[in-house]
Amino acid sequence: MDGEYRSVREVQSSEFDGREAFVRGWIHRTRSSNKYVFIVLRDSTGIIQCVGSREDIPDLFDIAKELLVESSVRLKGKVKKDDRAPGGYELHMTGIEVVHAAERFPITKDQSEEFLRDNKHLWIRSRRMNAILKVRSTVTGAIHSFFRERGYHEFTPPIFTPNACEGGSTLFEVKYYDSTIFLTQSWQLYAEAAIFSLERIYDVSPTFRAERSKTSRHLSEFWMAEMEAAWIGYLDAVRIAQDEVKHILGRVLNENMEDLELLGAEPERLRKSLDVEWPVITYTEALDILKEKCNMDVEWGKDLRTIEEERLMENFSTPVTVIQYPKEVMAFYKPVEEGADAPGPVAKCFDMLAPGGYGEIIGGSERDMDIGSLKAALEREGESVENYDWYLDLRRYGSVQHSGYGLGVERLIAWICKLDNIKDAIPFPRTLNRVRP
RNA sequence: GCCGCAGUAGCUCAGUUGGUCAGAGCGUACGGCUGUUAACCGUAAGGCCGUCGGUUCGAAUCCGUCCUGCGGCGCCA
Repeated sequence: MDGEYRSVREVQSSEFDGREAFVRGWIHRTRSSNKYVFIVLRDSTGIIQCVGSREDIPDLFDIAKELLVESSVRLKGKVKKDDRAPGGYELHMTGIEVVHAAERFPITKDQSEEFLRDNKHLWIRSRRMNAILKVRSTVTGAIHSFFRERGYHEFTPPIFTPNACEGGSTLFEVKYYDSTIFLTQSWQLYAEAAIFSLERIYDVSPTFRAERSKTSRHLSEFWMAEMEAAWIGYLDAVRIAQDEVKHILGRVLNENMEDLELLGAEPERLRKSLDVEWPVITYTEALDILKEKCNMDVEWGKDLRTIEEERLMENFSTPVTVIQYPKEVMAFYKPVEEGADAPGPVAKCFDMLAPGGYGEIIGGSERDMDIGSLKAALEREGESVENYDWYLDLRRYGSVQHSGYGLGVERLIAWICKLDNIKDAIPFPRTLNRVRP
């Protein structure tokens, strides 16, 4: 069929009312009677109802009636405003070209999450997944624009790595020629090397963790958006992190309102959070809040557990940054904050927690500059210092104050889209029990 | 690593104390219906009741094993 094809979004507007239009896409729904056939056509931009009557298109009527869901078609017709049509406009078909007649599509209504995930290669066509993936694209695009506008350079770390970073037990082993190495858990060690060249860097890249976590907040393969910068302390990094997340929210609210509405994501909740200051509290203050408002007694020095984070966040409607966790429970590279008002030594570190039970979306810290205390911390954790020889070199040649953090892209998307499960925030989730499709 | 839940038609699920319990809806095929909103009405096809074993005259149902998936904790983003 000859003609200039328009997106469904374009055609769903007063601009095309009364005019002929060509559209192409996939059949989303069909309904028919003896006299009328209704085809709801889907393309990447939306859906439009297309109608034909036996009287008007006798040659095409039976063809239209036989089409199964997800068949690909090109359609020609006249656009007419009609309140009965979803979206307000419908196409009165005058031409139908069947590009490919689909077999019976396995996904219908009333699907279990398990079945949908088994068929994610097909479920990805759904309006819901379409909306989530559009938000995801905006989120990663916004991360790039945020840092680039501020003079950061994108820096790409290796994915194969010989080193652990966050503890050896959660690494995926990979056969590498005649030896065994690991998939990266964090770009951090390499980022710390790179800031001596580029000073301010960021990335968005995949991360692999073999944690045996079977929760709605964990993936074995997820994407982290990280930053690392020289000459800044961890409180500077907190400010940047808050600005980054606000920047992302702003972009999504700007570009994905329809998607958020379709997902039932209550975008107003996000917009409100942009107008207010986001709290920064210390770990010690968090314990006070838990004790006073949640009736939870946490012993100082214990890391906050999931239930405690959830209960703490019930007191807030915006993300909250918790700083200065006990040094004891933190990774070796996080330095001590001297002179903090706390019962024990605390680290120059922070976590940003999202409201609504979405958990930690960002973790970050200042990095220890001193080779002596780094070595001591590694030994305390039972690591072999030799494995970190090149990392320790970074403290031998012009060591400077620097800080960085990592943002969990899927957790942020889950919060923005109000998803029940993080597995829907990534196109093809990898978990403890799923690597297909 | 610990604790829990679930596997019956392509899909979502019923199935009582073990004894017409092989069932419904959706989807599909065929037919009907003058505008439907994942319409409606009729007919039909479609099942090793996850696996292996046990108890029993008799097992979808009770017991055990294994497999698969899901969720919670811990840990993390």
